[in-house]
Amino acid sequence: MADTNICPKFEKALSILNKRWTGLIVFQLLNGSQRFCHIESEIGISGRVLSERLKDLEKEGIVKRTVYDETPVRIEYSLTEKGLALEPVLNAIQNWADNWMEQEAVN
Amino acid sequence: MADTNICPKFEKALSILNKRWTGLIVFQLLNGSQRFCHIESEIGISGRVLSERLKDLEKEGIVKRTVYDETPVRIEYSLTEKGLALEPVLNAIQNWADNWMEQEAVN
DNA sequence: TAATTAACTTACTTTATGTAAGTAAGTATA
DNA sequence: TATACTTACTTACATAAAGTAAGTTAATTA
Repeated sequence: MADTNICPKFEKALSILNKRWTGLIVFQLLNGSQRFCHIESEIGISGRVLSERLKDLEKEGIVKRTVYDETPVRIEYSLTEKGLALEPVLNAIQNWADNWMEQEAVN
Repeated sequence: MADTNICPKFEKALSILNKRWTGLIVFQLLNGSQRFCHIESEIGISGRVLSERLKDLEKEGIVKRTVYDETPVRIEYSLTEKGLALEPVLNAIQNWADNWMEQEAVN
């Protein structure tokens, strides 16, 4: 990316949020801690990309991966404080969608 | 994309906003009407993709393309009412970035 | 006349995503 | 015991999206 005049924090934030699936994953996790397969089927993402995204989001401190040492192990993903702080962003999008998106068939 | 339980308007909105560059383009146009080359150099996007995105955003009714019939012609891009309504979304992201993003080198 | 600018488009390369199958560990079912 | 199934992934390969660089058209300036 070339040099810009835009606030680097803002730009960094957008580079995370602009990635495909990130918004939906965070939105989904706002409902609470969830397992890999559950997120996968709820939002219709492929396992390959979900795995990748969750790692990215973990690295960014937005998502937390917790291993419950039962048998068999249970692994759950949840939002950190930083991740929860994205709720107003998602709400703003929801609000915009309600006011401006036409109800139409998706394809 | 597979079936989900998520509000279709919200999902549609995310499918637009989640696309690379969309956020930055809208953010840039919040400063007012601008020409192609200006947007291109300000946000560091390639002409190829900018052209594509502006067409998408126009189709979605978020951006308006105006041709001023001078010589040489001047073409300007601006936000529609629907596009301007995205300001709270960008503000929410800016706010989150200010509170949670660490200042660090962008590679 | 040559060089420059704006607004793109085209051709080609690289990166991201999708699809499908595979793996490892454990569970349930016949 | 053997077969099938579940979870949480990973791997290999195919397709789609984005980046890079050069080209186009029309007009302007040096």
